[in-house]
Amino acid sequence: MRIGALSALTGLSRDTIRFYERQGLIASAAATGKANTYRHYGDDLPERLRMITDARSAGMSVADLKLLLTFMESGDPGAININEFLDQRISQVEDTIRQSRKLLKTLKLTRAALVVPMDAYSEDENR
Amino acid sequence: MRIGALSALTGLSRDTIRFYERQGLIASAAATGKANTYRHYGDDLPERLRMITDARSAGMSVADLKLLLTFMESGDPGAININEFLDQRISQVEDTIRQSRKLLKTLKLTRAALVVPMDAYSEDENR
DNA sequence: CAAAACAATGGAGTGCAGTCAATGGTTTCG
DNA sequence: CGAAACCATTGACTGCACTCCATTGTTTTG
Repeated sequence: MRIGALSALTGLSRDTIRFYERQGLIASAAATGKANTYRHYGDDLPERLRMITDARSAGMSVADLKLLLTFMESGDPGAININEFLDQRISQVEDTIRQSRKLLKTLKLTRAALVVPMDAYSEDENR
Repeated sequence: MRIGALSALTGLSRDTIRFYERQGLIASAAATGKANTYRHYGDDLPERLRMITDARSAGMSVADLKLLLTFMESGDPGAININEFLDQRISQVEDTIRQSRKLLKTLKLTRAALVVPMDAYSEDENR
């Protein structure tokens, strides 16, 4: 598929997709048959981009994501210590989860303190 | 306490603390008695800053954090719809948790696939 | 009290992750 | 075919969240 379709499927802008490609998170093939100018993406790209956006919103940087994806595909750790790298990412994500839960608790308490008075108010209004 | 002590307690740089103060996330009092120039922070500030860093690493922006903290203190929703605001923040954090868990699974699987061959390798080396 | 340590301010600079705009090709469709 | 829709590239630009620097003032301490 071409970039517009992929953009529609994933909700990412064309620019963001091209940006991820420049950063090496995804790859495209030159379209065959036609003039060699449009990017062509395989059917696995939507899923791959969903994995990327998940990882991004879990706090993983584009650079780290590239290391991870490269390794997941080639099995080649490149210049880094892959065990150490993975362990660090894992505890980083575990921290994110821990801290998100704490924040969630605070947000829900704050919201709960709000529900009762607001309900009472709207009941008043309907009387 | 002064900014240096607070910095040591929280692990945040002085600059970051002053930045958060400029953004209205925290407040300081002018020191009493001495020349009116150093910030003085109350004993609740370490805890407050820990809450702030938690929220930050859960993906909440400084601007949103300011809205939240202001409301939590004054009970005044200001110009925003506080119910809607809280609901949006809550589902945003829930998303972060969901996506973090997905990423965590991927990371752990990747790491698990690594453990066995590496163990075998180090056993080889010790033989 | 002098030096060292600490702090304030203002403003410039950095890194990250996109986002936008201009210009010019390519496809598709009525 | 020709207009509309789609795509490419380059490079500048933006917003966020800090971070650094230079200068100047304050406190602490040996």
